[in-house]
Amino acid sequence: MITITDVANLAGVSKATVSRVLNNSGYVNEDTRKRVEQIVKENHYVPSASAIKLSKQESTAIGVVVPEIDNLFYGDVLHGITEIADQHDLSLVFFDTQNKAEKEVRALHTLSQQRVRGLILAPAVDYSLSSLGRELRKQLKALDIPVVIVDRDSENMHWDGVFYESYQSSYRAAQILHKAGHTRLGIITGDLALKIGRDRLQGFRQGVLDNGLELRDEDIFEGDFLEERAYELSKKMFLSGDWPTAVYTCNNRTSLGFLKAARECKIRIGKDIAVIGNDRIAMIDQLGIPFSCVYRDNIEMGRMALKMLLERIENPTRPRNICMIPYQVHLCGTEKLNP
Amino acid sequence: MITITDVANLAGVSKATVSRVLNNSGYVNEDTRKRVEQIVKENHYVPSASAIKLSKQESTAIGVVVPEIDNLFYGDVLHGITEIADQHDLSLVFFDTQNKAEKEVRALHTLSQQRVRGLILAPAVDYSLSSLGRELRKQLKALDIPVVIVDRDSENMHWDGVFYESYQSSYRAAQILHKAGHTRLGIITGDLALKIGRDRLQGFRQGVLDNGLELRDEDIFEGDFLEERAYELSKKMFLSGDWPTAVYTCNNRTSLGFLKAARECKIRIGKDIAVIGNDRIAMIDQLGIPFSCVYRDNIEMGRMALKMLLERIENPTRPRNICMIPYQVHLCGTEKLNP
DNA sequence: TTGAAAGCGCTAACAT
DNA sequence: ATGTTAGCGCTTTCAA
Repeated sequence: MITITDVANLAGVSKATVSRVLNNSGYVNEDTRKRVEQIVKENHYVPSASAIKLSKQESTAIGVVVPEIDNLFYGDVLHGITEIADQHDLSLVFFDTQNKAEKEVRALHTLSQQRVRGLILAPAVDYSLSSLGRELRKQLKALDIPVVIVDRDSENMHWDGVFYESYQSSYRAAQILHKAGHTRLGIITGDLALKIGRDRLQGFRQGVLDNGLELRDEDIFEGDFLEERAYELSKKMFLSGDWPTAVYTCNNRTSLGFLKAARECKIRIGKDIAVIGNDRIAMIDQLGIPFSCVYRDNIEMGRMALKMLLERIENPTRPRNICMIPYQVHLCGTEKLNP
Repeated sequence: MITITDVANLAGVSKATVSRVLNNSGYVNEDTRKRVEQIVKENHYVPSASAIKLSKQESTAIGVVVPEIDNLFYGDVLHGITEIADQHDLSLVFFDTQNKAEKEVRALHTLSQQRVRGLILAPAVDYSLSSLGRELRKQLKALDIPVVIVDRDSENMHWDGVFYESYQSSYRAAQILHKAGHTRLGIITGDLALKIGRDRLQGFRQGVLDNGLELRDEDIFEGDFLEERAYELSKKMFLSGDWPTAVYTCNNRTSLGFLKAARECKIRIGKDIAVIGNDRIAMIDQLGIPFSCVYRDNIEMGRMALKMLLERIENPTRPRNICMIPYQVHLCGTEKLNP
C-alpha cells in the first residue's frame, strides 16, 4: 500500500508539500501541485483515514445502531440517514442489535473505540426500566459524544431525539374508529416495557374515553410488537367468539400477525371486524385490504436524525432538541371501517 | 479523551505495560495487571481503533455496499452479515448507493481510505455493460482487497460471490405453471441491463420451451425490477384485453406493481390470471393472496457472504469461490394457479 | 514556496 | 517483569 512518503519521494518533494496539495492548504507552486497530483493519480494513492483521524484528532464517521434491520421501518430510516451522510461525506459504522441489550452494549463499546463523531441510536430496550437499560444509559453517557435517539424514547432522556407522535396518533386512531360508528374498540398493544408501547396504549385509551366510549379490560391484548405474539392473541380473540368491532394494532408486525389470524379464522377484514394500524404495511394498497392506519414518513425520520446530529456537533451546548415527526392518516374508505 | 499514556501515568507504569495488559500479551505481574485494569475501568479508558489500526497495520472493519437498503431483501442480507460480523468482532462500514453508479464510485473510494479488511458488494450496475460499469470494475480491482459480490453478478467477474440460482428458479417457475395446466405464459422481466435480469428471462424462456410451450413476444414485458414500471406494464396488459393465463414476475417490487394493477383493473388473482413470482412478498401469506413463488433465504445469503469473505481473507490465493443459494418453492395451492 | 521535525495513540522489538 | 525506543501515515507549526 502506497503512502504519503512514497508519493513525496516519487514527486521529489517533502511529505508536507504533498499534504498541502492533498488538503488544498497553504501555498504550493502550481507546477509542484501538478506533479504531485499526477503521481497521486498514477499510483492510485489514497490517504489512510486512520492516519488522518489520528493526526487531526477528528473523525468523519457516524455510528448507527438499530434494533432490527430486517424490519422495513429501519431500512427506510437508514435510507434517510444515508442520504444526508452522503451530502456531508460522512461514513456510517453500522450495528444491528437484534433487539438484544447485550448486543447494544457491545455496539456502544466498539463505537467508543472508533471515536465516531456522533451516534444515531434506536435503543433495543427502555433506558429507564431494566437494570441493563440503566447500565446502557450510563455507558452512553460515558461515551460523551453527540447522540440522537430515534424512534424509541425513554423517561428522563437528555439526548436529542426524533420520535413519532405515538400518543397523538393512537388517540387519533380511536377517534377515527369512533367517527366510523364503532362503539366497542380493542387494541393489541406493543411491548409495554418500551415507552413507545405504553404511549400508544395510553393515547388510544384516552382517545376512546374522550369519545365517550369504554375500553374494556378484555379488549386489551398485551403484545410485544412482534408478529408471532400478535398472531396468537388475535387467534385467541377470534376463537373466543366475542370480540370488538374494531381493533387498533400498534405496529406493522402486529398488523401482520392480526391479518394472518383473521385469514385463518375466515374473518373478513372490513366486514366482520375493522382494523386500524400504526405504520403502513408495504403492499396493503396493492391488495385492496381495507386497512386504515396512522403512520409516519420513515425516510424523513432518518434524514432528520442525522441533520439534528450535525447541528448538535456544530453546537454542543445548545439545549436539548426533540423533533416529533407528525403522523399522517391513511383511510381505506370510511365505509370499510364499518363491519 | 483519555489515552494510553494517561493510563500509564496514573498506574505508574510504562505505556508498554499497559499495552500488554490490554492485549494479554507478554509477561505482566499480577499486581500490576490488577492496578492497570482498575485504572482502565475507573476512567472508562477505551483504546483508539485508529491508533491500533495504524500501529498494527491491520483493520477490523468490513465494507458493505448495497443498492437500496429500503428493500427488505437487502435488510435481510444485512441482518445475516451482522450476525457473522458479531461473532468475529468486526465492524461494518455501510453504504447505500441508491442504485446509482456514481454513488458506488464514491463508496469504493471512501472504503479505500478506510483500509477495510474486505468488502461485500451488491453492485448497482452491471460491471460489463456500461462504461461506468467498466470503470467501477477497474476501481474495484485497484482497491485490491478481498471482495465478495452478492446478488448481482456480471460477466467475467473474478471475485468470490454469493448468488441466487436465477436461471434455474425461473426455469422452474415456467415448469410449475405448465404443470398447473397453463399454456399461455407471460413474464414481466427485470432490468435487462443487469445479468440477473437477463438470467431470469432466459431461464423462464427455456423452461417454457422445454415444456412444449411458446413464449410469445407480446407476452414479454420488459420491466426494470421497480414497482412503478411493473405497474404500468401490467396495467397496459390488462387494458389490452388480451393476456396470458399466468405471468411470472421477476422480483418482489415487480410483484407489487403487478398486484396493484390487477386490483385496480378488478382482475382476480388466481381466478382471472395466475401469478408466480421471484422472491416472497412479506405479508402475502397473511393475506391469503394465491401468490406462488420461487425464492431464497436472504439472511442466509448475508451469512454466507461474510463467511466467504473471511475465508478469502484467510487464504487470499485460493481459487475463485462461488456459492449459489438454492431456491425454494412456495406454492399457494396448485388449484389457485388455474384461472 | 518548501522542508524539517514533532506529535497524534498505539504496538512491538529490544534492553534491562 | 518492565521500560525504552522506533515507527505506523499523516498534519501542522516553525524555519528557511
